[in-house]
Amino acid sequence: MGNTRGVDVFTAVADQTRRAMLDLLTGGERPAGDLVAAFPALTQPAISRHLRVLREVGLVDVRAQAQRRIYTLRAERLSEVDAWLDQYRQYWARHLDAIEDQLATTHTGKKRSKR
Amino acid sequence: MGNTRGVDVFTAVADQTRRAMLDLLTGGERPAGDLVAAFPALTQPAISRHLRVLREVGLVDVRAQAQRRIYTLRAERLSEVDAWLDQYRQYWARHLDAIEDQLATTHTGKKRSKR
DNA sequence: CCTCTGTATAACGTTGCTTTTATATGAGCA
DNA sequence: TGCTCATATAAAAGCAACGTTATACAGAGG
Repeated sequence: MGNTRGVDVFTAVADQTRRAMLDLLTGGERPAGDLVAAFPALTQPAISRHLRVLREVGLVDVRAQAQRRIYTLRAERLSEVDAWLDQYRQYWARHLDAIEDQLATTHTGKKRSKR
Repeated sequence: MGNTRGVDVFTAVADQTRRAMLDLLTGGERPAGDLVAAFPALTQPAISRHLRVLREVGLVDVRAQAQRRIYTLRAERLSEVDAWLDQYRQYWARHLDAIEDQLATTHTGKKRSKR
């Protein structure tokens, strides 16, 4: 499930450029060249390396079309991050509830019903 | 909202040790010493530094109690990651749908209704 | 074949994170 | 006041990540 000797999803997604690349791929599959063009601040090899990381971690798929490499988003891999977040969701929800309670109390003098 | 000169939430959470520390804090607030004890492979200063990162990024709160520093989880900060994931949720959901369709077709010879 | 295009890989330098050892700070207590 | 406990900070070492330049490689087309 994870990966042997490589980056994990969390690390892959920690890089801002890689996040931006994934964001771009939500618009549909793209040849590597498009990605390179989308980041003028970086060189082609730099992008190629980021693509490798994303590939190795399973966040994108590649398919060859002539000399082009078409990259596709594989968002399912992000569900691992989502799963980890799950155990925390209740905590920030609880906190938001507290804030809502606070606001409700302040504005109406009444307390919200529980849960 | 982010942070001036420091790590962002994604980077903070990219480290496995820090994720484990947060996981521990879901069990309730803990003095720094407990965290140190929980990671025998690391030294006290190492944990202290990780705590600093988590503090700076707003994922934990500290409160002094005598010489102890009590750390509390601040999960709300993780909603930033959650928000980013939002734009991808539909994609992996779509993919899961496709798998379900596949299963349904295989098992019943019928196709699921759309959406 | 030869060359051009598109992309990946190699080698290398730099920067920055993580960890360690050593030390400082600060509260409680004899 | 002096000592101990809990934790933070400083300084330095090790190493891995990211970027760059240079080069390899594979497919298309003349």
